[in-house]
Amino acid sequence: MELSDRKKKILKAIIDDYIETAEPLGSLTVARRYLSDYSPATIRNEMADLEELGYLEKPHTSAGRVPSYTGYRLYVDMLMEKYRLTMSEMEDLSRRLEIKARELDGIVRKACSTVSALTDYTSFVITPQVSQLKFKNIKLIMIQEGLVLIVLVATGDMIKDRRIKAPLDITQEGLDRISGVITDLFCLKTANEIDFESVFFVEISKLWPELVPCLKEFLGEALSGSGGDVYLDGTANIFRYREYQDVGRAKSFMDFVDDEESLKNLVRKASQGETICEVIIGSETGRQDLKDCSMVLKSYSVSDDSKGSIGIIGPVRMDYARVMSTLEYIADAMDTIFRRMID
Amino acid sequence: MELSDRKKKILKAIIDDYIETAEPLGSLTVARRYLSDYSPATIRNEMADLEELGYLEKPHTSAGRVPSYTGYRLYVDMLMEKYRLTMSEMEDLSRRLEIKARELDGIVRKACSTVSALTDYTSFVITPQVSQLKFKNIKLIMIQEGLVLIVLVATGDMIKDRRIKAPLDITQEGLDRISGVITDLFCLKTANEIDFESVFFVEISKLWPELVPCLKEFLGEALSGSGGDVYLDGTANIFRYREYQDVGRAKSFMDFVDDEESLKNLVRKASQGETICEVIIGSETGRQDLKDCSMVLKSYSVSDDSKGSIGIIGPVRMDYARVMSTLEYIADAMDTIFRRMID
DNA sequence: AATTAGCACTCCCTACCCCAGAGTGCTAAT
DNA sequence: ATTAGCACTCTGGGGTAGGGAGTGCTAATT
Repeated sequence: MELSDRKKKILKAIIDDYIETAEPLGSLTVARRYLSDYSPATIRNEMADLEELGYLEKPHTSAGRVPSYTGYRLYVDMLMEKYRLTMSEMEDLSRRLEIKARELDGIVRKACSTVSALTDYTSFVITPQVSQLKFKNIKLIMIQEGLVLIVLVATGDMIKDRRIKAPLDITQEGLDRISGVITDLFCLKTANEIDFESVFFVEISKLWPELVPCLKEFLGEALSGSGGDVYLDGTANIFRYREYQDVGRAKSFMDFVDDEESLKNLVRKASQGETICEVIIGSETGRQDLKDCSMVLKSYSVSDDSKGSIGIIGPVRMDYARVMSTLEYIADAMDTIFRRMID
Repeated sequence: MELSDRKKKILKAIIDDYIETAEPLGSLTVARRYLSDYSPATIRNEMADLEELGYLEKPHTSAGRVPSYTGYRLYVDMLMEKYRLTMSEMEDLSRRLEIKARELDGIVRKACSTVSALTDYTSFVITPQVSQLKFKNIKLIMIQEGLVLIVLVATGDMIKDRRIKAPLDITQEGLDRISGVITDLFCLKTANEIDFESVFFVEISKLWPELVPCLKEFLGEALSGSGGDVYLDGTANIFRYREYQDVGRAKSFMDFVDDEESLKNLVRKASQGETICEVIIGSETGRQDLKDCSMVLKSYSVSDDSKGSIGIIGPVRMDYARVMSTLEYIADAMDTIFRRMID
């Protein structure tokens, strides 16, 4: 059933206002503040209808009305005006995101802190998770007499390293030869396709017995996948909002956010959409302890095949429009930064 | 002035109890619960003295007494019994700390989460900060046609990397030669001792013009130092304690903990001691917003010259004995893990 | 038929008060 | 030097009253 225009206007007004003030709205206030064309009584009747339809709720008999989760859902999907970042906001954002260090880690942290600073909510980033990497290249580097660093490059240009003792008589040239052969042998193989039985390794083991077992272990671990790291920022922001003046709620929020695994699970379950922001409102999270929270997620790509998520989590009464455009802008900025990194 | 034995006993009893219950203690309770040899009246008199001396405080006229900061200080320095981890606690701890991935990052995260899980306070780790690194070794690795990965090893065996486009006709052997020469030229130099004017670079620039400027920038950044990363865990633990049922306090705690810089500053200022735990009680932090918190810090070493800090932060009423021995044990465990990593 | 005015009713929130309980400090007795 | 006795103080919880905001219903108006 389609809502009348007037109902939509009223619902939008209530949600807009509630997002700002966290105060239940009465018919009088709505009329005065937003819709002076209609009398309070008219609005009162409409509000009763909207409650009937499940878009509004009454905290108690004689309070005003408050949006319900379905109300917010309708709002996000249809009612809300898309927020456009102003010029100065975009500049501010770009300035904050300017990174000197060109490390993935640093960029991600910065993006995270930028989002929380700009939205005043708690932000998080989850780095792309890769479950099975392929071998790309290996390099043995002499870092001092008898000590060698093994550097592995895997698909997605992930870098892993490990130290190992080496025979004293080995030279960098020798290491380079070994590196070359291993790279040729293993190129583009996964951990369990790798085979250490060739003649080459038998030979090597005579000169340098530690190498093969160490390599075996290292490659096994390094190629088994990684990522899925969680970064958080602005957890204290939750206290800005009335609904979390209550210690119990604040605690359950913190408990959730503190636990990387549960956050990762939730995000993984939710983030299907590619281009647009995912919005999860209140109990849509499916978790009892998060029924007072909403999340907004956006995915970003480090490379074609590896995607991470950036998002915010805050009260259900959230400035969705603003958050969504901020996240879209940031994710876009991250995408271009990462693309440039490969250039 | 030296306290009498009886005064010490009473003070210790009060602090021990207060740490557990967070409830002001009256003379009657002290007598009944800890010191039935003396009558409440005697204890009352002694408590009045202890208040006079500044070790106890009264929240109000007719409440019991509560330890003051100087009281806690005395307790930590002289009164408290050193806590010894039980066998099963040590086992639990070692089990949690068992790491599959042998990456610095992973170990540190794990140590952090272990501490907060075991102490029920908020824990943090700050990785060693190195302000000026020296060049040790460089290696150019072909990761695909026309794309090269530069891997730098610096003092402390820090690894940094960057991608760069390369001429299509270059081979891995060519890269190995270049790597060798650069390593010889720059070995053990700092960023500003490095000189790109030699004939070698002039020659190289003809074949591969992007390399020199890219290297310049990369080495500049990579050798300028790094570390000082902050990891946090168990922030939600603060809600376990009565004194943080108050939203205002919880907020200022979170605000502090959220801000990596302020945490780093405070830790840097405090952590001088090498062998033993540093304890900072209440206003000793010198920050108004942290006057209800205490910190305990312990340093750990990744290598001889680079030390990080691990610690916890919680209410002033903290189980110092337990926290200190946990931290000492963990720091010790980390030291041996890192030592083994080099072996 | 849709809108509006009027009005009685409901419920929360705050302020206020009162009192029991716990602990103190002082004095006098042991 | 220690202890018993006692009057005094202060907090925190429970109970209560009244103002305020908002509702739903009915009747009047457009």
